[in-house]
Order: sequence, then C-alpha cells, then structure tokens
Amino acid sequence: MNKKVSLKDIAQKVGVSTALVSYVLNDKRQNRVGKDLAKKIKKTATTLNYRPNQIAKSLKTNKTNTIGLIVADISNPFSSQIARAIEDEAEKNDYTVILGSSGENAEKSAKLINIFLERQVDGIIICPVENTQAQVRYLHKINIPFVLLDRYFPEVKANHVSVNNFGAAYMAVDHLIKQGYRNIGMIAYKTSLVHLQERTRGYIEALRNNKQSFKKSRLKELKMGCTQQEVEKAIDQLLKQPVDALFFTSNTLASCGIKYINKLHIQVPNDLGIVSFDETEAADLFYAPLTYIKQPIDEMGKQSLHILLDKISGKKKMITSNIDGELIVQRSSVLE
Amino acid sequence: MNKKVSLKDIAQKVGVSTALVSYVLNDKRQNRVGKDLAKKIKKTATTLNYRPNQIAKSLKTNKTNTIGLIVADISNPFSSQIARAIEDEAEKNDYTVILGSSGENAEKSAKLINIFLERQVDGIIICPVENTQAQVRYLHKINIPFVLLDRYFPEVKANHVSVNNFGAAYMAVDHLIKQGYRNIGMIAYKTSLVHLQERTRGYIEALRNNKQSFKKSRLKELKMGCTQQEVEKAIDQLLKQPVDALFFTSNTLASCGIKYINKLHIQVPNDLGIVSFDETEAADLFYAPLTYIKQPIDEMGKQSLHILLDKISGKKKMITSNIDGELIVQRSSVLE
DNA sequence: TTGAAAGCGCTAACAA
DNA sequence: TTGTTAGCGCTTTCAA
Repeated sequence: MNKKVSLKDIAQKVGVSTALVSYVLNDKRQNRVGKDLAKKIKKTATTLNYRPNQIAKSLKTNKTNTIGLIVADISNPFSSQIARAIEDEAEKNDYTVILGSSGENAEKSAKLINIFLERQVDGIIICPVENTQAQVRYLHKINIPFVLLDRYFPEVKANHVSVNNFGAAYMAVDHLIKQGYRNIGMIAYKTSLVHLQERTRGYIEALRNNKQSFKKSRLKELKMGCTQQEVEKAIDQLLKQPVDALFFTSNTLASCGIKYINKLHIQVPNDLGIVSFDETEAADLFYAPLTYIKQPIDEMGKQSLHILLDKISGKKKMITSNIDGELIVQRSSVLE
Repeated sequence: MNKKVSLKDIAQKVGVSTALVSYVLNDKRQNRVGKDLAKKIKKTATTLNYRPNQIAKSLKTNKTNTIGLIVADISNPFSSQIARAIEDEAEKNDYTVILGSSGENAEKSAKLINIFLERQVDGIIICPVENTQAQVRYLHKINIPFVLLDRYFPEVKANHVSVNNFGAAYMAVDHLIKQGYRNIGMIAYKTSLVHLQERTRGYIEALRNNKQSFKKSRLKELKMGCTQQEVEKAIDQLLKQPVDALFFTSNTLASCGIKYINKLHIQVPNDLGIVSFDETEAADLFYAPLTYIKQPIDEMGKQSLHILLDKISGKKKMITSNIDGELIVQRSSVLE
C-alpha cells in the first residue's frame, strides 16, 4: 500500500509546522503568511499529490459534510429521481449523500437512521414510512437537523416539504368531470399515510363540488405493495359498475392498471378515461398516453436540501413547504 | 445541541478507563474482563444511549467500511437497479455506499473519484465512461481496491464484471432470423466503449453466420445521449430500405424508437420485428410487448461487490467475470 | 509571520 | 484481569 501523504509529510519536506501547512492549504489567514512560503507549500502539496483526509478533518471539526437520505422504495422511479435531485443539489453545496431505502419498512428505517447517526451525518432527509412517528420524534429529541420529504405526520411537528396532494387530486378528478366523465372510480391505498389520504380526499371533494355523489363502491383501497392480481381484481369490481373513468393514486397502481386494461382491450379514452397520480415511463407508451399529475420532484429535492442546510447552519424556525403538482393532459382522459 | 456521549463519558461514570469500555462494547478479549464489570459497562452504555462515532473509529483503524460507486447515468433504470443491487449486498456486509453519477462525463468521474478518495472509501466500483483509462490506471497506481462494472477497457488491466454483450446480441439477432425476419437493421451507438461495440459485433456475426449479408446502410450509429429526433431520423432512413426488423442496442434507444413507431402506426411484429438490448418499463406496455435482452443486473451487482470485498481484504489476483444475458421473447419479435 | 501543542473519539500495544 | 498511553490526521488557540 502506498503510504498516504499527510500534512506532516508536507511540513517536514518544507521545514515548517503542520499548522502552517493547514493554514495555507485552506486559504485561511491568507495575508499573514509569507507569499514565498505559501507558494512553496502549495507546490509541495501538489508534487506529493496530497489529498486531505476528510475523516480526520471531520473528527476535528465535528462536521462531515455528509447527509443521509432515506427513500421509501428505491426501485420506484419517483424515489430515484428524488435521490438524483437531492444529490445534484448536495454536490453543488459540497455535500455528499449516503442513500438508503427503507422499503416501506419501519425497522429498516430505524436501522438506517442509526447507521447515519453513527456516521455522524450533518443532517437527514427522510421520506418516512408508516408507523415511524417515534423515529421522527427521536430525531427531534436528539436535535439533529432533518426534514421529512413527500410525506409527514400531522401530529408530529417537523420540517417537511410535500406536494399539495389534495389540490392535485382534486384537479385531476375535476378535469375528468369537465371532460364529461360521469362515473369516476378511484384505485387508492388503504393506509395511515396522510399524503395518500389527501389524494382520496381530493377525489371525494371534487365529486361533491361537481354535484356528483361519492359512492363508496367506486373507491377501491388496496394495501401498499399489492400485487398485479389484486389491482386486476379491483378493476374487475369497478368495471362491473357503470364506471367510465379511473383515477389511480400512484404510478405503481397505474402501471399495473393499464397493463390489465391493455389486455382487456378496453377503449381508452372513449370507454374509459384514465388519470394517474405521478408518472411512469409507461404513461407515454400506452396506446393512449396517460394524463397524469406531474409531481415537482426537482423542486421538492432542492427545497428539502436547502431547508436541511438551513437547519444545519443553525436556523431554528420550523419550515414547511407545500408545492403544487401539475396536471399533464394527454389522450387518456380526453373524450374524442 | 445535545452533547454526544463518548467512551470517555461511560468510562468516567463507571470509573474505569476508556480502553476497557472499548473492549467490552466491541466484545473483544471477552473472557478477560470481569463479568460484573462488563455488565455494568454495557448497561451504562445503553442508559446513556451511547452511539459509537464511526468517524473516530475510522481515523484510528484506517477503515471506513464505505465504498464509492460511480454509475454512468443515474436516471437510467439500469443504473438505479445496479445501485440498488450493490447497496443491498453492501448492507449485508456492513458496508455503506456513497453513490455518484458521472453522467457519461470524464471530468465528473474524476471529480467523484477524488471525493471518494478524500473520504477514504475502502474501495470503489465504477461503470467507467469514455476516455477514463487514465483514471483507471491512476486507481491502480495508488493501489486502492476497485472494480469496473458493466464496462471495461481491453487495454487496461483491471478487475471487472461485465455482460457477455457479444453473445447476447448474437442471440437476439439470431432469434430474429430464426423467426423469419430477413432484413434486420440495428440502431447502435458510435462510441469507443467496447461493451457497446461488442453488441454491434454480435449483430454482424449473427447475420454472417446465417448467410445474411451485413449492409452498412442498415447499421445506424448514433452518438450517446442523442435526441428523440435523431432516433426518429435514423428510423426513417432505415424504413426507406427493405427493413423488416430492428435491433436496438440500448433501452434508451428502444424507448425512443417505439414511441416513434407507435406514432407511425407500424404493425409490430408483422411489419416490423423489434428486439431491444436491456429493458424499459415501456417494453411491457407497448402494444406488442418487446422482446429484450435481460441483463443479469443483480448478479452483476453482487459479483462486483464481492470481488471488491476480496480486494479490500487483500486478495491480489485479478478477477474478471463475464455473465451471460438472457433473451426474453415477447410478442414484438414473433411473426403471427 | 510562524510554531507548539492540545485534543476530536477511538483502538491497541504495552504495562501493571 | 485491568489500566495507561500513544497516536490516527487534522484544526485552532495561544504563545513566540
């Protein structure tokens, strides 16, 4: 193993103290170091191919310039895009992110938090999963900077950035109604996660405000992580009723759904209108490209990171942000 | 800020030295510590909610249990899946991974390598981009454990794991021919990356071995990162010729391609057969689900990590691994 | 303008 | 069986 070169090596070679080398290489108290000496030190550093040891620096400064990110399910494009947005922004601010995926599992989430804390991350961004309120409270208690992303718990005070789920869902269903659909079904999740409940609430409110009655039988609530078969069964049950449009509460459900609708040879949009919350690559490739709610992923990533950086730099005030989604209208919801 | 509790705090509370506490908490020289004392130390640790500082540990042991991973383009599902596979496997082995995306850019790649080295990662896994041979040589020179993944440079000796690109491409084209397609075009990349050249070579060889002449006009080589328009133009040029099947060299190209073919209302598979190297979610949703080469992503991730761990633990021998892809036949390439 | 020295939290060689 | 101590590579206070 090549011995790594340290400040000490440079100091010895130049014949000065390590302190001075540290000052020079970090451009601190610039004016108070002899120009020639400074130049010599810098030159020696490059000659020896010096690379500062961040671990040592971190130990000393108590700052790792690292943040932890926990997404709910990295195999979902929403998660990977959010991760990417945050990483891009982190890099611009000289932070490195370590990423974990909780897989919608509370224990896994706890484990990741612990790993992050042991590694002395400066802050954490979490897309929290069900039943992790205690974890959030704990983070608050130990006073580590963190922000919740995409999801939050109304009963737990915490910085968070999320989408206006209610508004976006309302917009989607309102759009379907305005297009002339009269019997709109929804495939949603049975969950304690408020951000998802909000989507369902948006659906119901949009119906009501448009003088369409909300029928319980038209709202199918599946468990998270449900199978293709379960989605198909739900669709079967909906199609037995006079349903002429479907609103999917997530990209995963929509993706399962259109695969099935494809198989059934149902005519979209004329026999069945479709809108999906969040996108899939599939959305564009379906024979009738899907109308969907575009989530402001980049904005969410950026904002969450900047709120976190604010916290890290000591800001106390709680910050929450609620960003509007956008309805992208394509063929699947426009009667011909 | 809650003061973090350290070994020292525990030592003081119990009235022993930090050394002893360290031994007990790490279960070292177990038998040689008084049972009662050990119990007391452990209890105090939990009471104080002690959490070891990995940074300090790393500085001392010169081991971070962290590996760096550089993928070529995190927005591509291939990359995110590979990242996921590696992370899963890393976690099982008590490693944390820090992830970077080079965006097919050599400078970005160099920057990431530098960040990783400064952070004292124990090893690096890289999907190298064009013109980064020097970087690979440098890693070799400074003697840091690393393995190349998915791609490699024949002229640079290095551990790597990759797919049998030639074999998989051959299999794909051979399948088309066996299905009765006679005029097969290919949309490929113009690149110095050998793993992609191998796919083109597989195409040409499969034609030759089946007594079909290879026509240069049927091989379109686009630059990496090309636009939808450029793909459409290439398809236009191919369709002017008597071409009855297309082989796409990547999921991105295939995705662009089928969007266009969808628009053109071409009948797949009867008027045009299609096979894609690597998959897209889109592949299943196209009206004629796509036949594609399934890359052994999990296996690649796993193997690369284990080779890296071997290197980290001191194994010297160079290891390379070449894994076969699998042809998943769906409707898009089967004449009816 | 420069340097000495303490110390971040931990491990491990050595001593008792 | 238990404890002392040096030191990982760095920053920063204080002194010269």
